[in-house]
Amino acid sequence: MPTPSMEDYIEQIYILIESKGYARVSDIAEALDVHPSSVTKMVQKLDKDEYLNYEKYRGLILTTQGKKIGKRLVYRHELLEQFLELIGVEKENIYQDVEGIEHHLSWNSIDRIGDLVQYLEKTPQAIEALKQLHKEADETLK
Amino acid sequence: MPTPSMEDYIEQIYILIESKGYARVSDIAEALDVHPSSVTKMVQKLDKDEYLNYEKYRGLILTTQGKKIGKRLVYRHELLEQFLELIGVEKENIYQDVEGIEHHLSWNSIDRIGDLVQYLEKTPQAIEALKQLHKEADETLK
DNA sequence: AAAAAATGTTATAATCGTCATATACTATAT
DNA sequence: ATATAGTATATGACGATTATAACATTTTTT
Repeated sequence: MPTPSMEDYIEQIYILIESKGYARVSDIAEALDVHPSSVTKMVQKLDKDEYLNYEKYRGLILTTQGKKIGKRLVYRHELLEQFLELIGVEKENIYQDVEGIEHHLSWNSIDRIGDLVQYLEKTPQAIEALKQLHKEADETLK
Repeated sequence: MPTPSMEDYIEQIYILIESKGYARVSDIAEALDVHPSSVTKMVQKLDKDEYLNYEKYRGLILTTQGKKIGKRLVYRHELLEQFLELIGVEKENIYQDVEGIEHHLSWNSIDRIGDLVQYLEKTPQAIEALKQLHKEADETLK
């Protein structure tokens, strides 16, 4: 099992490869806002654990395992963003919150949140009701 | 701002004091499943940061700050448990998931989840719809 | 009140992920 | 082909948390 930090790297590497075809150390460092030296170290670990194959100075590719996991991690991330957005969390909190919680939810919870998102998307009245509750709570504060 | 680990301690100490009137090092250690020496160290830090007053070998009490924060942390924990339960997450995953995510959600997200829980409690059809979606997903797997 | 048991503390070390610095390698431009 | 700029690595350190083991204090038992 990858640690939370390893998951961050795998997820980001997957996204980079999807979008631009490769993932260099410096791309990863920039995307995750860490130092290149940290990337090198982590990438070596991910190679050892067979999430990717890494040739130093040359590049890296995800293994079958790595790709499979990366894909799920990206799905999970997007689902959670969608969820928080639907229930009315402010944009500026969403990214950080998802970043924090994504590594700590069982797939069971993710699946149930998936259903919930599906429900909320199909049920505009629900969203309306939530907005109403939010407004009421705000007024009470005055 | 307390770190996640500090929050765990404050929350647990608050619960212990609520339920049995005091919180000894060994109680805290048992509740959090860490060694007593770790508790001592953390409690010293929490004393330094004024979440509690600690006299070695004798005991500790929460400061006004500590109590206030403890209360919010317990509320947050219970809300998240309630949320996961309502959407149908299995009992055996709930505790650990909440333990993992509670420290990583903004109060904005917590408030919106609070509204959502209120909505779900008032709207049994929503729960029914979720159960239905869950069942369908299960059947698709067959 | 002394001995034994229980509880709490300290010192030291390990782990994880990070950064900083110095060094090594690669690619580009001339 | 060489110099240079850009990129990657190795090494060592640190901050946060935990554990181990030795030690100190308090409580209980006799």
